[in-house]
Amino acid sequence: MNTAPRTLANTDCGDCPIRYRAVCSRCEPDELDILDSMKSYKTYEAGQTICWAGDHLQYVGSVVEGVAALSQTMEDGRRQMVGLLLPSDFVGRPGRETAPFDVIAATDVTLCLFHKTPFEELINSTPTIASRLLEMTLDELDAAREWMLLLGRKTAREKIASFLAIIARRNAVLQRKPAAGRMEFILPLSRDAMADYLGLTLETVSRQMSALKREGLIELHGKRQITIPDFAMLMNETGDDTDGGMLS
Amino acid sequence: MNTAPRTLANTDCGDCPIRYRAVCSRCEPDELDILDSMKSYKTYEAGQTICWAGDHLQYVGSVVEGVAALSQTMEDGRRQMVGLLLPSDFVGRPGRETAPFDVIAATDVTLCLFHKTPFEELINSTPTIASRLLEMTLDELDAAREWMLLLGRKTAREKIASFLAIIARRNAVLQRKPAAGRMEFILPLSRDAMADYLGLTLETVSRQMSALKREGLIELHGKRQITIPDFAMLMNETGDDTDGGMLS
DNA sequence: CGTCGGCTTGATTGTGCTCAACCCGGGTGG
DNA sequence: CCACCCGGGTTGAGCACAATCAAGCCGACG
Repeated sequence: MNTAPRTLANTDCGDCPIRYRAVCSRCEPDELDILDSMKSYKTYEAGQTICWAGDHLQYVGSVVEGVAALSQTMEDGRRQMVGLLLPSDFVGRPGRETAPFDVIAATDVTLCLFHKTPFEELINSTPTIASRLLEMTLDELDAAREWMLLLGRKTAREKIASFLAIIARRNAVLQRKPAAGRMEFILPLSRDAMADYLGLTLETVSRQMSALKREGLIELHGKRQITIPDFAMLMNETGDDTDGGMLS
Repeated sequence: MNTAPRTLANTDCGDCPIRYRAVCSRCEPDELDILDSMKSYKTYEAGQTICWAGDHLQYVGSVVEGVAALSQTMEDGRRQMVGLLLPSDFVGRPGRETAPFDVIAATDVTLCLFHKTPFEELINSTPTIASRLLEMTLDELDAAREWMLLLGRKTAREKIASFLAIIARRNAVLQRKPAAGRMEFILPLSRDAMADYLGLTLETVSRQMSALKREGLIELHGKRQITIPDFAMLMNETGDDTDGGMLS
């Protein structure tokens, strides 16, 4: 038995916090053994660039802890985030030689990495992994399309409210709580990164956050700690259907 | 031998115009036989709704001819296109019960359809189809992310120029011509649909089209027929890297 | 001939951007 | 210990670009 302090560097796949959602979630024990022998962990500090658009890809993998962002930059410096990678999300592209977008650590991030080529071979021989990857990619495509509605048609206020709702809801899922009533969480993004996510300037983000605070729709403790007194009230400001998934 | 006039309704998969790009592009003859026996063609007129968001999905398939659009509508009527489906693109979602978005025929459209359940089974037993579908989905995700940069950060002028460049380039691929120099094509979308694509109003679309025409970057013959005298000049207005994929 | 839909053009408004000053908390060095 | 700086954030004033409201054009079609 290993009595050393448990770090991610020696976590068994069976104990992995993202085991139930990641690309390996439908693997049988024997398949998991293969992945276990291929994997390595790597951590990045907040703000570090994990890879640049155009880089040759050697690895693919999953986000285990923390938040990473996919971003695109124009020559004149305008920047748009095009993907937000949360724990269990897949990073990299089997079948592509070079990265299409920058990947940046928004918070401290831990990745579970596989060499690309062996992983590609594994996909071809392991339908459980291939089908899970397809499912995850389709989910990401749906999310990207929701995001397009936000970018193309929502007002600054609606964008901020939508973003807060997304983060709050995701946080609730992780904590196995309902997304309703009073909710608290830590923003994983700076004002600047929020602006890149939402297609706004950081000044507009700041102003709209202040406005929501002034109106009592959110409470701010420090700069990152958020409380939503009433989730339904916030949802009213997102512009989305409120009656999407009624339960009771 | 069937001597009736050849219509799509009895086209053999081997003669299919999208054979080389569609989800079936890597199928062996025996796999193709299976698909051949499962498929049916259906046509829709321009403007018709192919399916509504929330509808139960019975079919999946490919666009054979014409152009379809995925759209999302907010309660107050704001609308954003979130996908543009061109010949060979895949329609529908294996593994989802209901459609997440409206699908609308932008022009007259012909689809090659398969019942969803048998197709899902086919995916699980046919890695050629599964891997091609994953590849296509990843390509679509990349396209969606380019689109997000356009929606979030580009000016109206850049949006229009980018859209024209996308359509021109796609058209060139279909005609196996280089995307350079003088190019001509028919716009597949109305001004209104362009506005939905680009996150603009139709007035702004119209104004920017007029501006590009006035400056000689495009020529308009009627409302839909476009000539680009010099593709490189138009590319300069898109805001994108001009030196992305140099050939010579 | 009149009407209708798709499109263009004009005048005005308003939202979010730009430029700029300032705040606040934390870390550093004299 | 205080002065200073630095990065991230907030707030303000003015402006510009695209939205809105409105009128008119053009070609198709009855």
